[in-house]
Amino acid sequence: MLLSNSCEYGLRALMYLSAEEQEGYVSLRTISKRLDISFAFLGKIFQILNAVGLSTSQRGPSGGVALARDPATITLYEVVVALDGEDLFRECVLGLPGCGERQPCPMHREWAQQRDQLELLFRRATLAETARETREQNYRLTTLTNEDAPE
Amino acid sequence: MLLSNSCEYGLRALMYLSAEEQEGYVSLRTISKRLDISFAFLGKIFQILNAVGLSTSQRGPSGGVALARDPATITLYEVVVALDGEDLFRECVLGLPGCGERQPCPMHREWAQQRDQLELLFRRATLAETARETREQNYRLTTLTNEDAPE
DNA sequence: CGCATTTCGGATAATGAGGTCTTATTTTCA
DNA sequence: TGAAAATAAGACCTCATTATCCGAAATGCG
Repeated sequence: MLLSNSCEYGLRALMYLSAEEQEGYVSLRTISKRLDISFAFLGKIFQILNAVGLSTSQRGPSGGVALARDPATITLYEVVVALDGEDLFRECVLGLPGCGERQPCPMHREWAQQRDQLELLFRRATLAETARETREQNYRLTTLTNEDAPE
Repeated sequence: MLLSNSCEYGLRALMYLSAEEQEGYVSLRTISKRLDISFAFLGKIFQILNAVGLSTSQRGPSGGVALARDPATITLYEVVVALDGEDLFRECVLGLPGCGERQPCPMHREWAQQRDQLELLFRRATLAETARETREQNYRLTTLTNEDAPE
């Protein structure tokens, strides 16, 4: 698996927040229901996202979570690193510590190139751009296969 | 992590076997020592590799494991699929089941392209080619950082 | 104030990957 | 035939991730 469950959940949740373009806070309960992610686990994930300053939260009625910064400035790379660390974009594909130009493993050159492209993919993508495309193209963030008609 | 520990170990072990170009069988003990991989765990991994027909084994003195086929016909892709399955090359980066052209997630198009490149990287590389480069360029398969002088 | 709503945070459980240990089985060779 | 060498295979342990549960703390509102 490329990304951990936590990271997949976190990305989807922030994309959802961004695509909603709703003023104020969105409750974890709402996100949990809409994206079919465990409520309690989502709480844990947002504790991390809050801690690194990607989101903020508000307790009490009409509380919830919200993006802490302009979504145009938040890259998916930031989110991945916050939740999974940067190993994916740094480590040897064979797990050899210290693998690099000086002491390369057999896959180093090709993997390093692939790794950089992967990093670029996540660095280029912002929450704002992702949200725009999601709204325009009706991309889905949920696990449901039927069209989710607004009630 | 892109590949599981098992998969990293399996790839390194098969690359080692191929690069050794030794007639007959190589004992797990030898591979374990040379690559600094747990002996018992390596045994488990070769049970899988034997089962799928990538390697064969022989018990008793002068026994061990060996490649079951011409290394020029064994791709790294085969090894990865045997040990980690093909999810990495098939699944949605956000973990959404059924994500595809029909019901894409926001990252689908870019990820699908990246995923295909990744698959190609592993499909193009054969054990024979990897072994040749490893011998010629003195690539390393071990975790040690000092040059391993032949005794 | 008092109550409902909501996140916070610690404790706890479940799961699977990673790793170890032990015994059985096969093979070679003296 | 017996001992040694080697893989096979099942049982078991460990740990991080994933997930759940519950009480505490904060917030808004009548």
